[in-house]
Amino acid sequence: MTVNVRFAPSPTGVLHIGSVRTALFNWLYARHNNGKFLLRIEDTDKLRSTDENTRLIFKILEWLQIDWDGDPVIQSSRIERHKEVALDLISKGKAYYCYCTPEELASKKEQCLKENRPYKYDGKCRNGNNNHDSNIKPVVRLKSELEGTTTVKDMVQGEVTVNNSQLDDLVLIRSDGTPTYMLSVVVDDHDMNITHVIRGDDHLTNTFRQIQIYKACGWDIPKFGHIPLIYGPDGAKLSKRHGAASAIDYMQLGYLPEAISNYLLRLGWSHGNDEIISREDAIKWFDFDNVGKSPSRFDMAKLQNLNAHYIKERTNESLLEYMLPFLKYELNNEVKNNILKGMDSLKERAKTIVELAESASIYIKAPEAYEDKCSKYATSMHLDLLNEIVEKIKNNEFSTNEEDLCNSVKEFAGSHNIKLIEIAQAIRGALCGKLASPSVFEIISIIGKEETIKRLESFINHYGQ
RNA sequence: GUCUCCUUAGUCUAGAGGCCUAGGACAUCGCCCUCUCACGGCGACAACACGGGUUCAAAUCCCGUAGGAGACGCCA
Repeated sequence: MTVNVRFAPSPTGVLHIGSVRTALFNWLYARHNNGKFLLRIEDTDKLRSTDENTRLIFKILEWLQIDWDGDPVIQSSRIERHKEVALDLISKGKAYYCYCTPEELASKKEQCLKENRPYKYDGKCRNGNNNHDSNIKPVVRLKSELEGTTTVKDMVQGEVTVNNSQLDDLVLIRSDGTPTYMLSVVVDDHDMNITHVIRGDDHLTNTFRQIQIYKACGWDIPKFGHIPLIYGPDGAKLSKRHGAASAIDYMQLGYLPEAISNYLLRLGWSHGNDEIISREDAIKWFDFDNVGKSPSRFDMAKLQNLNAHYIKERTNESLLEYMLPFLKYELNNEVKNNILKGMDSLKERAKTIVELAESASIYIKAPEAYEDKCSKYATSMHLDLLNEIVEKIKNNEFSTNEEDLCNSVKEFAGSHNIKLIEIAQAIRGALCGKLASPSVFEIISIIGKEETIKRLESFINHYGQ
């Protein structure tokens, strides 16, 4: 079976996370079937399209390792071809010039609504009555079927049938001479030899209109797969209000591409009870039999869980590299090395790269402030104990080897009849400025004797007055 | 309003008439581990929208009802 699919975003806004899933499903379907995944930028709305948005589309697809075959097709470059098809339809009597004004049409539509019957364009122009004001620039309309039904055998939705009486004479060419989306998509999909149109199910009802264009042109109709939309946690359209809606947001929030694509894959598609799915398996398993029909809601918590999983799977080196742009500081090699040493412990605590970068700050600099809670472990008793510990570290009674130090401090606590937690938390507050971190003994073993003494003394001074 | 689609726990889902006392995952809660926070391990809570049929048997098939979504542009 030949499979050519396309992803056809329009650069009129930032790429929505739902569109990313559409891209992913297209890509997986192509790769699964050894087909081609083509990219088309639908920039015919010149007013709202921006180069920046186009650039971001490329960037996000590359980030997610969704690679496309051949050069992207820029839809605006194909306008002449679209017009040519419309003109051809006119010459064949399948389309016509319409001189009705938008106002006339609007009132007609209103009337239809009032009378509770489907709106169908049935203006006089359709029948060749061209008694019109010569000042009016016409649009080109498709002469759609008046009777019968149109059926789509959708790969996701199954067989869907609509009465042709529901379909209006859609505009193919606007009065300013530019082709509409409906025309452009059909012509481009045909010219690009697209065999499977996979897109959001907000296009399902458009499909019936587009099929009429295919038929009028006498072209083969591709197969369609309309995947359900993604909504926010409240069931409304996913937007900024829910935290993030655009793909670029998730990039900046510190989500890994493999987590995003695993999450998106499982939203609306499943393979038994599998949750963690590699790219390789995704390609092997992906099919439309397992795509659900019902819309799904975006669940940030599950994404985070997946992200935490993939953070743990990454090597320490790749995580360090990945987190560098999230850091506010330039790091020297010593610091980088320390972060690398502590990474095993840091990475099992982080849900996002942003969190990881934040937690790594303990290896970058001494705390600039102490959380309020730290004062609980800064009583005179705690400070006395810390003083003793500082002394013991200074004169090498306590080594800064993780295991040795742990044993020494445990012994020290025992001899003072104090629970280890009292000392550990005091040290933690001094080293990190907060009461949650990896093992304090690990941190000391990494930052070393001098830095440890410096941080402990600062803490003692801060609370000592 | 018209047309089309959807409906299993808070969320994502498994389920193709008997394998269902409805499975898994996230979230939540509890216990264990433990220098804190996490990780990890164990466990708990929690769902077939409703009403009728068909059938020996229905989450699964049919019909209604309710709820939700999408489309109805000279936007894409």
